[in-house]
Amino acid sequence: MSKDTLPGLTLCNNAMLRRAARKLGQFYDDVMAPSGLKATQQGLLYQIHIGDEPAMGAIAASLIMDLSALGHTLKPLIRDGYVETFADPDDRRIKRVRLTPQGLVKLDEAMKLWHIAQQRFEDVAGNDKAERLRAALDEIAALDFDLPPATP
Amino acid sequence: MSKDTLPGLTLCNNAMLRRAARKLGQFYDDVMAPSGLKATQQGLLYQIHIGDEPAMGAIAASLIMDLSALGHTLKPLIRDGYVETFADPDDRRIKRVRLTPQGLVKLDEAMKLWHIAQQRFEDVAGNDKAERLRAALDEIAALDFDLPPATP
DNA sequence: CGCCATTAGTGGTATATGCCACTAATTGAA
DNA sequence: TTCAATTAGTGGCATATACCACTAATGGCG
Repeated sequence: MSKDTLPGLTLCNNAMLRRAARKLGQFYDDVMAPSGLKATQQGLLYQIHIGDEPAMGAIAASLIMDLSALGHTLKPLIRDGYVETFADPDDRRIKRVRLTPQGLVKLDEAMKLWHIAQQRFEDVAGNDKAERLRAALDEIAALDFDLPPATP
Repeated sequence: MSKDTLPGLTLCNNAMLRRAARKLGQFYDDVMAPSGLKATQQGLLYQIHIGDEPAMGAIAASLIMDLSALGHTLKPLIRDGYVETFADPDDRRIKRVRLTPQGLVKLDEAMKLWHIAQQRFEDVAGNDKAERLRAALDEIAALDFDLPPATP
C-alpha cells in the first residue's frame, strides 16, 4: 500500500469515535461553561442524581468507566461541595454517593445549559440522525468483545 | 419531572458518545497493548505517517484536537524516539512532524494489532452497522454548531 | 471459629485533552 | 520601512481516564 493511496483514519472506528467525541465535547463544554461545570461533570452529577444514592461501583458500571477513574473524577466535585460520599452501613466496603444541596442547585443550573446544547445539536444534526446516533452508540456500549473461550 | 421518571443519560448525545468511546477505547487499547502503544498513539502515528511531514496545526485540525493537546500527546512519542519534529525552513513558526525509522517499525507492529481489533469489532458489530456508525461520526465531526451571527 | 478468596475503593503513575497566557515569526498596512 | 495584528507553538494548570498494586470488609468453608 503506497503512501499516496493510504486511507485516512476514517476507517478506524475508534479513531472516528474519539474525534467525534472531541468535537462534541468541545461544543457541549462551551455551552456549559457559564455553569463552571464541564459536560462530563454535569453528566456525572446527573447520573448520581437519578440513582438512589448509588454506590461508586454502580456508577462506574453505568458509565462504563474504570472505578478508579470515577474516584478521581469525583474529587473536584467533592472539593467544590457538589457531592458527598458515605459508607453503606450494611457493607462498609461500599461507598455511596449523593448530591449536596448545592450540588442539586448547580445541577439545575447546568441542566438548563445542557438543554440548550442538546437542542442546538438536534437542530444542526437533525432529530432523526441524532436519535439513530444515540441508538448506535448505545449498541456499541452494549457489545461484548470477549473471544468465546475454547469450550472444552 | 419526578426522580422516578427521569430518563437515563441515554438521551445526551455527548454522554453517549463518551461512554461508547470509553468502551471502544478500552477494547482497542487492550488489543494494542502488546505493542506498548495506546490506540490514540497508534492513530496519531498513522496520521503523521499518511501526511507529508505535516505541520502540527494541520494534524490538530485533522484530528479536531486542540493544538496544545497535540503537543502534549506528542511528547511521549518523541521521548520514546518514534517521532521527531523540525522547523519548516520557509516559515520558522511552523513545526513539522515525521516518524523516525523506529517509529515506522513500531507503527507497522501496531497496525497489525489494529487490524485485529478492527476486524473483531466489525465481526461483533456487523459490517453494515460499523460502516454506518463511522459515517455518522464523520458527519458529526463535520457539523458546524456556530450560531449564525445576526446579519446586520 | 479462623482463614482464604472475593469485592469495593484508594493512591500512584501515565496518557489524553482543553483553556489560557505568553513568545516568536510573519504579514500587512500606514 | 516600521509597527500593529495575526499565526503557530509552548508551558502551566486542571480535568478525564486507565491500569496496577495495595488495603479494608465480606463471605464462605472446613
